Amino acid sequence: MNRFPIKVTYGIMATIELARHDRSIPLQAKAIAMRQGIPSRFIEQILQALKQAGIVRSLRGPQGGYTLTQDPSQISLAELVNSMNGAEATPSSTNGSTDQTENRKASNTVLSRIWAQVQEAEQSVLRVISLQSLVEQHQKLESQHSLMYHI
Amino acid sequence: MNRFPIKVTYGIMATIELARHDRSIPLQAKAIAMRQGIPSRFIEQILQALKQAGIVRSLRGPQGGYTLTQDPSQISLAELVNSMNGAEATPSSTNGSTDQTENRKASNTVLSRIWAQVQEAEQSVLRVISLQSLVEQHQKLESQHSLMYHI
DNA sequence: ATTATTCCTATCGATTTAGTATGAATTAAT
DNA sequence: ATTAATTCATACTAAATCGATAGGAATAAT
Repeated sequence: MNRFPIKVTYGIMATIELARHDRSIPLQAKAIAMRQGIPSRFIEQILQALKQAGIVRSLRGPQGGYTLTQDPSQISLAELVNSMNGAEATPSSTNGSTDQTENRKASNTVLSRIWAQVQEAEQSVLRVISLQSLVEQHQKLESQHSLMYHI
Repeated sequence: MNRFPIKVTYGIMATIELARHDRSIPLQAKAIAMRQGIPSRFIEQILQALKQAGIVRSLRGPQGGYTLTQDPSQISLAELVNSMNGAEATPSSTNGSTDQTENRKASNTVLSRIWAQVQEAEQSVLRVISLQSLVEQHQKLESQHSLMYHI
């Protein structure tokens, strides 16, 4: 089961569509939404995030749409995932009351270190997976599945 | 920053307290809550999850409380984290409507595989960290901090 | 019997997630 | 120039999840 946040999921789906599409011709948000079964107004928002991260560029007006800025082999999953999580506002630390006991402070430090290790492990998995490889897997699955109906 | 769910965070804190405590004498939920600054009714729930997972045993009534079932060196962080996430009800697949396009099915499969890799990376980090090592780090941090006030 | 504790289950408020809605800005095509 | 197709910006909303709190039943030491 895929438990990435839906924004991440949709964002990756969108880039897969863009990678499969002629890179010299913009692909519209609506077309992406249709092909992957995503609400089209929602995918627009996600494409904005991808644009902010420099992963796609956009063209307005009729015949407008989105294109990848780089070759799919140069785009790592880490970039994709981070660009869609990254919109997290800094907690702003409105609560400056850091009046924790020494005991609890120590626990927090220990937990933060472990969290960092977990994060790094995740990133190192995502860094070595390219959008290109996702597209290849995707193609393979589609052709396998279409074969099933010909037996 | 530690971004484990608070249940996981508190659960680990609780087991650190239990590991630091004489293992032949039960430690009360209230005492754990006090020492780590956790709402005591909340830590009770979390201790239930740890009990279900077989990580702690409990004793009711006066002088009751919780003890670890194993030596801290035998308890991995993976066990702890999983026991507190594991309460996830199966989505029961009430929605049998799996009327997705082939395209989308392929995307879902690709994404699920990656998710599995990410999960495995996380688990492999957590499996090699023992509760014992957490306690040691915790002790070290406390003594370092207390030294700071003597300079 | 009394009291201290765990255990069970329900409820609740706040936050986050997932999605809609409205409309302005931009631009290609006519 | 006008129109139509598109992105862009912002606000709103419904539902789920998170982080607790609440009430009381069960158990056991004294």
